[in-house]
Amino acid sequence: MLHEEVVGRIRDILLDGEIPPGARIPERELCERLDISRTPLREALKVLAAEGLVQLLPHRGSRAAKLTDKDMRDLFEVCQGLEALAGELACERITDHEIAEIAAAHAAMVQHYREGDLLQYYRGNRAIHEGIVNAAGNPVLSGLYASVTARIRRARYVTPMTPQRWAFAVSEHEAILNALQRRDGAGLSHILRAHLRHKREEVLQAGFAETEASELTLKIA
Amino acid sequence: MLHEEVVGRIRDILLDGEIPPGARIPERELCERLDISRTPLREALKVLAAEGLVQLLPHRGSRAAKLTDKDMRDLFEVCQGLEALAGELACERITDHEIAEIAAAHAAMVQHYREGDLLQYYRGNRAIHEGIVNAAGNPVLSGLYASVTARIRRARYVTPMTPQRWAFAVSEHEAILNALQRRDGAGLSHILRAHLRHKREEVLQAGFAETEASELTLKIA
DNA sequence: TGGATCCTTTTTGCATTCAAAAATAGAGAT
DNA sequence: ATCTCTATTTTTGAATGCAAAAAGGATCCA
Repeated sequence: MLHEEVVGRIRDILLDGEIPPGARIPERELCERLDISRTPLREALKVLAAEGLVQLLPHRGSRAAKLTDKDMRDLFEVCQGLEALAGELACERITDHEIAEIAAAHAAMVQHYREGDLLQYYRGNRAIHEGIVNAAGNPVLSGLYASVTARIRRARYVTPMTPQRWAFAVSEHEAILNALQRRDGAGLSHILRAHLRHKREEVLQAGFAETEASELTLKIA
Repeated sequence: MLHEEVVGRIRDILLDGEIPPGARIPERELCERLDISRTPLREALKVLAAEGLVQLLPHRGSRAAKLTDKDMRDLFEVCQGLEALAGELACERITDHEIAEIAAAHAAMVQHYREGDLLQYYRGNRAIHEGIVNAAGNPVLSGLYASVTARIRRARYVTPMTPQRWAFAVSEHEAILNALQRRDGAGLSHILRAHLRHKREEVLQAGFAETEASELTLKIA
């Protein structure tokens, strides 16, 4: 197994919440599961720590990073900035073909919305945002965006979705697609910012605070 | 020596150009020099590869990453976006004390400009930009900014500086400080964007292309 | 019963080792 | 001499081994 694949596998395990935030990462178990020795596993953990998904405690091993409300706010703030930038650049550079692809993804997402399939909706949602970012034609930007969104992903999916919010989000996406089709960079940038600000408020309002079991115990006691 | 320190030391070696872009990274030598074994060294290299400073070639070791003109453009583009965002946020959050600190750094930088001390000027320049970014109060943003600027750093310092360009850059910095003092987020954001756009043009115009010795040889032959 | 101290076990971090892959050098053929 | 094929050396990537540190218990005392 290649180094990047190991990193990817562990990243998925963390993002799926299989190892909950704050929990210790069991080196031995992961080694057995991925059928690798500790050396490549630890290399991957250091990389993930640099990405902010893993917290390394000297002589105390590694834990799945725990996000505070502040962390979440910061991540959304940066994400807004990156998407806004991507929106502007995408409007300058996007091809008709790419627009068509995003329009198709949008249509599919709306269909999932109508069917009430939240999981598929989120998947489509993500494809659209990623599509826009990639249409900016800037791999550095795409990379940073991927790293930032990875860290917020769990929160996005966990936050409860009300019918009103959902309908509004879809209407925002209509506006996003529209601005993109008109290649209105400033407009797209503005809508994306608002869209993410709304999402952030949802997430924070839902009281997203990744608290660890042991800490909870401590606070109660 | 702590893991982060190893990463830092190697990063410095790369940024100082001690291992030139494209050159193989001599594991054995670095091990001896840092007095560590290959295990922690390789962990650090994987982290730096994730940061984009090192290129890993399967079964062929690691090389100092080489930046193409496109890479440089992309990095500047993202850097612009990050600084613009930071400028807006900083204006909302910066304290009088922080403004005073940046004003002091600015004064010092202008003094270095008058003295014609380019190195010290760059140092002050960097302190100002970092000060603004940090004043945004968003560690995620600061982290991404640090990572992006690290990769451009060498180019910035290598590019020749004409008296005209230098004078203009200083005047831009006057405007930057002014906007910050007025807490004019939109204005600051706009000036920072222009400032970086100019810098990028300088760098790219200077024909910054990190070409490897062996490649040169190949091209000549 | 509660708590402090010491000892055992486990885990961590790094050095070392080992097999496989790549680079290098050398011999032979043209 | 140059090219090619093979044998040797070097380097890489990963597993194992080892010392130090931390966690987990047991014992002793109040």
